[in-house]
Amino acid sequence: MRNSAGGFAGTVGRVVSIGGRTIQVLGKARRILDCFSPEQPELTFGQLRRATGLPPSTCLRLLNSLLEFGFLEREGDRWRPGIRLLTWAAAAAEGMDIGRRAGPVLRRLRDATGETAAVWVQRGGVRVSLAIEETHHPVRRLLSVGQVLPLHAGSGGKVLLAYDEALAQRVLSGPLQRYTERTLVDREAWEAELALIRRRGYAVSFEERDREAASISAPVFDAGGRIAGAVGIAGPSQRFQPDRMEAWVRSVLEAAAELSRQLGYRAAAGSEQPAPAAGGGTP
Amino acid sequence: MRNSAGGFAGTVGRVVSIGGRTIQVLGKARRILDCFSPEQPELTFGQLRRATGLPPSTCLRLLNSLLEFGFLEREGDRWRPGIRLLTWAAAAAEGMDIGRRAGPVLRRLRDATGETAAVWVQRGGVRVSLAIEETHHPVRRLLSVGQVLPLHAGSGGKVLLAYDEALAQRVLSGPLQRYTERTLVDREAWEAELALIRRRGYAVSFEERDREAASISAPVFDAGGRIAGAVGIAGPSQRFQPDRMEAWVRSVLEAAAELSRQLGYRAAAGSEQPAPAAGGGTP
DNA sequence: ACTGCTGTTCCACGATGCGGAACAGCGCCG
DNA sequence: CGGCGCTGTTCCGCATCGTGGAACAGCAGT
Repeated sequence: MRNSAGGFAGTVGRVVSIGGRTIQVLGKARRILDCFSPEQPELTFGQLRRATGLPPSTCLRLLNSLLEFGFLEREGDRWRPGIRLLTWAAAAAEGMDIGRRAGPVLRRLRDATGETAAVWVQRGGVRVSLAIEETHHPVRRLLSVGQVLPLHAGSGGKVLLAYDEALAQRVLSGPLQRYTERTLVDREAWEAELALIRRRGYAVSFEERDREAASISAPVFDAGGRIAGAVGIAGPSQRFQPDRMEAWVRSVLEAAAELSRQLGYRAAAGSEQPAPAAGGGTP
Repeated sequence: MRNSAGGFAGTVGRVVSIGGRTIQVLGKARRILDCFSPEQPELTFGQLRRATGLPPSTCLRLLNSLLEFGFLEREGDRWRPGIRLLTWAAAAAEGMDIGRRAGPVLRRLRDATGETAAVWVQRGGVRVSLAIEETHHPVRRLLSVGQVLPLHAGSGGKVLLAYDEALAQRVLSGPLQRYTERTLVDREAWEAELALIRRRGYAVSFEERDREAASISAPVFDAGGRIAGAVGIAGPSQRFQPDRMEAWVRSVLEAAAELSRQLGYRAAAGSEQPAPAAGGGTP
């Protein structure tokens, strides 16, 4: 449990393969890889052994094998993910329609607003940033590609919930970690918030997850009318002032519409904002 | 063989674990993941089976297991690397000193020159881009993080060879693929080129790998005086004109010196350019 | 209907990875 | 100095786990 959102919790442990068994050693390999995070990118054997709960010999054999095959690297007594993962990750991002298309759209959004622009997708009950274009403002780095964040805090997460009823049900019925005073944790508040997001076609977050950050996000839909991800901007909350919001919201909505269009989504005729049935139905 | 440089060829197949055996299924898993590339980010079962040479049942079991654990994703009959790899890759980049420090230095280099700035490291006989800051020029994307390129073409590769004698020996004694008319393939030309690079402290490439691209790179040294990577700029060759080169070379050398300093390297006293003994000896 | 291709399931076999136990190297503390 | 607790590492016999051949299903093109 090192990622700030608790990892890809939704898929951990459940083995649901249809026909044959799953290869268990791959699960152990993943448990090892999941110990690493941008905050803890290097770990010792002991830390890994304790974090995974594997017997020493098994853990070491696994580590050596992962090392051999480039999943891990080793420097003295510190282990870290191997550089090969960068190459595979590049293919992963490229393999998703929304990831492949994100670059130019995000750059335009970043240049129009001046803020960091990002695309988020949902996986296993959390959201992951698929692409980022950073602001030119000289501030600390807020976001990075591959970052795992919760769905229940921040505009990107809220958008992903607002347009996926089953997901919202699942996520919001569990306990919701409170990150700041503004984090939404109350069930009724959520109902209202998600309805508002669906009505407006975008979400705003003001210090829900990070006490100093704000963001605006809008949904991206695929050819089937289902939500494929969220696109938005984020930055220091003091820059998200009322006088700018209207223009920024428009820019975010344009970026979302453009991405949706590229994914083959046909917006409902006569409507400016994409607003298909919540829950993923076809409009 | 899908990556333009033929993958991490140097480490494929050799099993050199000291004590126990290595877990072979992880090698098969890697063979599968290695089939994907930014150019071919989605593959069918049949393509994977042929590319890996695995028996159908073994291949499918592996694919299902990799799917189960998030290494892969599946959409209909297309398989692709899983988004989880992005998260691991972020930790991988963060885990390397040079990767962790690269961001601000690259941004400065990019802003000083206007061209795309990148950090390269060597792994298994090829080079991999660890970090990129893209130019603001509206041109096609030349480089991306995690990209695998050959060592024997392009300024970044040449720098990595020039300051690692053993590596140069190994790489240059094999066959060298010719990418353009300017690709260096002659043994004697290489001797001269590497000597020149060491004398100057930087390397220049003009359409050696890509008929329309040029680049300038300089070595980054770690605390032990060994080469840790290369930092440089790349762009359309028509922008790399003589009148700009002097200033750009200076910017690249400054970026390299700054990164080396951050890694704990102490430049030889009285020398402007870092120039330790070639081959990785302590200065 | 036949052929060739996809992707999938089944199953008995035995190689392969398992993990307990014992070991080695080090720093700490009494 | 000797003992203790902690690292990381090696060993080895057992049975578990992954293996891959074979057979199947679904489909497209002759």
